[in-house]
Amino acid sequence: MQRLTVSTSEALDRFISRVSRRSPLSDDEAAALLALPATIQRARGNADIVSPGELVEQSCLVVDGMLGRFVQMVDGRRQITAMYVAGDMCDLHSVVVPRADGALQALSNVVVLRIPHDDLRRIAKRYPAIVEAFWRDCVVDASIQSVWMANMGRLDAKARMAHLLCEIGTRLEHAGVAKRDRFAFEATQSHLADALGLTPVHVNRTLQDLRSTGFVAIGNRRVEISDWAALAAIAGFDPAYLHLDQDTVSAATAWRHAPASRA
Amino acid sequence: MQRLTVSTSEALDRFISRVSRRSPLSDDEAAALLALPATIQRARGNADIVSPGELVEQSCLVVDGMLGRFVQMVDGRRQITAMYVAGDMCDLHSVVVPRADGALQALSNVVVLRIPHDDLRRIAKRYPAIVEAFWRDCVVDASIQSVWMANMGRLDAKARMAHLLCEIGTRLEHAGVAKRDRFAFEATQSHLADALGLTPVHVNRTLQDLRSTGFVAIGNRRVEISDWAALAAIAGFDPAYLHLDQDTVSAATAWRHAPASRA
DNA sequence: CGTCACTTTGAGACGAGTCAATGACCGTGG
DNA sequence: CCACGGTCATTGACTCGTCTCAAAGTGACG
Repeated sequence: MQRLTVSTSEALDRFISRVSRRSPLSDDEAAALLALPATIQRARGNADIVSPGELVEQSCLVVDGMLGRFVQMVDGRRQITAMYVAGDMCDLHSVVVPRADGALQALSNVVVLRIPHDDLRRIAKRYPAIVEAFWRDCVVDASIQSVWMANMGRLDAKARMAHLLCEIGTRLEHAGVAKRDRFAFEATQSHLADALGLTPVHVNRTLQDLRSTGFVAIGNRRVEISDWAALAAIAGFDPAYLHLDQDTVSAATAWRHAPASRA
Repeated sequence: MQRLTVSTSEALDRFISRVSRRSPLSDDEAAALLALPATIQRARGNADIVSPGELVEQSCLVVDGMLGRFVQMVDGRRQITAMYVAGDMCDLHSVVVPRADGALQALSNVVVLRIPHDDLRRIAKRYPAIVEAFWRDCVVDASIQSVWMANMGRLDAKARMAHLLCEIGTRLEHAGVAKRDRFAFEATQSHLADALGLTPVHVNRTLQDLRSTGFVAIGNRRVEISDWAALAAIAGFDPAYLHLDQDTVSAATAWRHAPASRA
């Protein structure tokens, strides 16, 4: 599944095409992004890419695999507050707030591109459309966080799990690396537990529950969703909050919908 | 409690002084912010300032009172994903993502200043330090959201409540409108429930539990914290994530701590 | 002085956590 | 080639935090 040869420009290309769908860029601006210097880094699952409290000096573009941002309590319990897939620039926010609040950790074997803040700041300064794009990217990240928070507060385990699967699928498809209903998923059940605010044991039972509906097969490091509509209904999934394209969301549909199963 | 006469420049002043503590601004830049046109708006508790799905065209600076950002499910359940106090510019993110994901609602009687996006964009374009300050403000908001998410996922009701009280107190003191252990708090128990992912009934019981410790007196639209250290210990509160000042946080203390009560 | 919003109380139900053990898989080294 | 250790998935029995439903109490305001 993992590419063995990765060109820097190929990875940047994916980022640029994703970003430019919500923040239009001129040829000059795209070229400036493409010319960014970057160093490739590989890491195994559970390796720290950024350690908590660290003073970060480069941002991190995901080429392959999945990463998570962790907030950790001293008793060892932790919460994943964001997940990043190929094409995502995690840590873009560290350009303006370099002190990391939490860890950035690989959830699978990953390939990332590290891009110095200095270079990002340089092109941000030269091209106003690029700062705006970066700023917007951070705001959309926050929008995703809001939805995660609402789900944790107001949905049960099954709906939260279904929602996460729908979101990851949608984001992977948008990034052009998989179909939304059929993708590699290497994170463990413990990772899912940390992302959903559950225990690994309960994640396991929740997955069995979902499998038994027949809507989704998950296991063997893959997810296969056989009935997307049904899964989305359980989750109350409405992709508007991902802001995948430039404000295509009409006022009427910008609401999130509660799961149909809780009538 | 509520001021009857509010000058626009006085409110902007508070915003500028708060922002400039984490994003240093030149005199020119501060002057540009101070010269922003704004219209005063008053609203009663539970009034929508921004409706979900709306296309927002102005941002909103809190002069007095408290506001919340809501994500709502169609079955009526809702989650507060952010709370804003005096000096906060809520909706700054709407400058780059104008379609509102959720509602912005008054949690008490409020006075806000509405500032057109066009004007914010104009000065953001002219002064790079200002875009950076705005971007940073949004990133800090997201940092706060991360901590809320971690708390919802990994702390029990009592610790979550204690944490929220510590956070609001700290932010109010930083904004210069109250002391952190003694402040007006007009939000209802239902609002607290929506913010913490609980039911109003359980919020009530949790407050009784906290009151019985003697560390905090809450009621009558006021909060009085008699033992800050004890409350902070219950919450595992470490204000580093608020990024109140320009990176004063050392790597060693950037971790959040788990509540001492759960040893 | 009644209405309305908010707070408080009680009893019972249920979702999720805890603890503990077993099972499946996989890479590694003897 | 197989025994080993490690990580991850699964299961069972029991506990506990929080929800639900319902009702009553409090206080502000017209």
